[in-house]
Amino acid sequence: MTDTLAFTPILIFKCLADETRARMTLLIARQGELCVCELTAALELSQPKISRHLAQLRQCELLEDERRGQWVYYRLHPALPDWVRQMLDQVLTAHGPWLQANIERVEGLCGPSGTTNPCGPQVAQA
Amino acid sequence: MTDTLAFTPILIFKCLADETRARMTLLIARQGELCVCELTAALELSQPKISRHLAQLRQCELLEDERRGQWVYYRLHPALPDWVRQMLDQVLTAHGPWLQANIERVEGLCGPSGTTNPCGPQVAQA
DNA sequence: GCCATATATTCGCCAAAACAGATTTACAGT
DNA sequence: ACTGTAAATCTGTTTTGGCGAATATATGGC
Repeated sequence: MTDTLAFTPILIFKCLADETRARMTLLIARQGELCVCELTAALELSQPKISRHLAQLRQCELLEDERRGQWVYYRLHPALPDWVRQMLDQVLTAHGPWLQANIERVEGLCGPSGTTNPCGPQVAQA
Repeated sequence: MTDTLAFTPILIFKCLADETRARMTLLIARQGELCVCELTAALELSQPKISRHLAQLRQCELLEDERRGQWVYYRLHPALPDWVRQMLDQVLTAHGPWLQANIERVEGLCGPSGTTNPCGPQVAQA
């Protein structure tokens, strides 16, 4: 898949049209940044699955990644159009309950990111 | 497909993740309402294709339809959440050029809707 | 170098979704 | 009833997209 794909709203919608990707993106929009292991824990999904979807969100320039030590953190891409950010915010307030469980799980991890180990040892599921 | 599908943001994104549906929805958001033949003319797509996608947008309750004589008009569903309306507006202003050609074609038809015949005789394409 | 942990990628498979074309239903005029 | 136009639906095919499992790459501590 080339990088030269014109940036259309459709690309954004395609990214968000999948439950895993939507939850990840919203969680990241809410928390500022999250590393892969936090996402796997919050969504209770397998690491490869999370990674595959993150790659897609990266390619569409919805997310940006940054490696810090052994962890890779993802945040909203700085060049993300305003309408996307605003929409994510509105979805967060309008559909809070839908994300609730994931939020609780991510906030239940051992301390705010920046601490030694954001998650415990990797606990993944199907 | 049952009507009882919970209303999640994903459903909305899925609807808008297809070029035909995205263009139709935005065009309708901009123009207030459009009938099927206007949409076929504006998008230069086959009538069955347009109809199939409209059916989907109807089922998700993104659009509402109303028959008036031989024409069926589509508009945004009255119960559509606010964040969706606002997002559509913002996409319209942010990505105007992307829709430009369709807008011109729809406005070039013989008079505002309500006139005798909104389009000329059906001119469809693949 | 070796090992453990974190993350990314590849592969083959299956299911969902879009398509073109043909057909059907609905309405209006005569 | 018959014709023409508008719109919806059905059928079979093709494409896209997600998935699990295995594998590969990167980093840190020893």
